[in-house]
Amino acid sequence: MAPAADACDVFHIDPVKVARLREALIGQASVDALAETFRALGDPTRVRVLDALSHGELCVCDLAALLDLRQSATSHQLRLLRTLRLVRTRRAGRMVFYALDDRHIVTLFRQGLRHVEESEARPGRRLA
Amino acid sequence: MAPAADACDVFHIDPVKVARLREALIGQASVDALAETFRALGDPTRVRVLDALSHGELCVCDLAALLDLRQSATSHQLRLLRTLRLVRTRRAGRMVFYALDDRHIVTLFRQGLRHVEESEARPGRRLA
DNA sequence: TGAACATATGAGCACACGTTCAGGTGTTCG
DNA sequence: CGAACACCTGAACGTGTGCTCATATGTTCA
Repeated sequence: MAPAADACDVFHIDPVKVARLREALIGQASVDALAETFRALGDPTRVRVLDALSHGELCVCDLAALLDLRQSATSHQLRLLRTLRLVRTRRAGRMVFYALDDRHIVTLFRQGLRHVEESEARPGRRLA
Repeated sequence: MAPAADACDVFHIDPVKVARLREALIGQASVDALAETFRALGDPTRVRVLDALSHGELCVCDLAALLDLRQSATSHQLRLLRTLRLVRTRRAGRMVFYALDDRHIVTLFRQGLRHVEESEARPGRRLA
C-alpha cells in the first residue's frame, strides 16, 4: 500500500500541520466500515428498497411488485442488505417479511434525503 | 422499465396498503440524487479524502502524499467530488487547494462515522 | 407424498468503477 | 522563451456490481 511515486514525496505548505493531520485521520477499519455502509445506500435500487421498507415490513414478492423488479433481483439485493444487518427477516409460512433493522441507517437515509431535496431547489449541476 | 415477469404480479398481503405505498414512495429524481450522493461516500479513498479535508483545505500534492496516493488518482477522485459539488477549489499560483463545500455532507459523514464506531463495539459480523 | 407456491442461490454477462501510465494544460521564474 | 513545477485528462486494464435466467431450497396443502 505505498505507491508514493508520481506524486511529490514532500509536503509543500505546512509540513508540521500535515504531519499532525496524519495522526488525526480516521483509522483504516473505520474508513472501510464507513465506505461499506455508504456504498449500501449508493444504489438506486437499494435506496428504493429501503424507502419502501421505511414504511413498514414487506414480503419479497410484494416488494418486487411494488418496485417493478424481478423476484430474483429483489432477493439478491435483500441478501446484501441483510448481510450488512440493515434489514431483518421474519418468516411467516412460505413468505419472508423484510423490515429495517438499523435505526441509524434510517436517520442517515432521511438526512440524505433532506439534503438532496434542498439541493434540488438550488442551481447545482447534475451529472451526465 | 417494466420487467414484471418472474415475480408474482399481484400483491399478496394487503393490496390496499401497498397501493397506497406506491404513492408514498420517493420520486425517481430524488432516488437517483440520493444514491449518487451516497455513492460518492461509498469508496474508501473518497472517505479518506473527505476526512482529510474536514480538517482544512489542502493542495493536491499534500493530499496525495498524506493519503499515499498517486497524484493522478487523487486528481481523478477530486474531480468526481467537485462535479458533485462536495468540494471546492481555490487557485494559488501553480497550486490548487481543495476544501469541503457542503456542510450537509460533513454532517452525513460524521453521523455515519458515529454509526460505524458504535457498531464496531457490537457483535455485528463483517463481510468477506 | 406430490403439486403449487415463495424465496434463495449460482452462473454468466454487460457495464461501471478505481487505478495507472502517458501526456497535456497552465503557472512561475530564470 | 524555455525549463521546472503543480495539476488535469484520456486511454487502458483489472475488478466489482447488478441484472437475468435457470434451478435449488423450503413451506403449505390436498
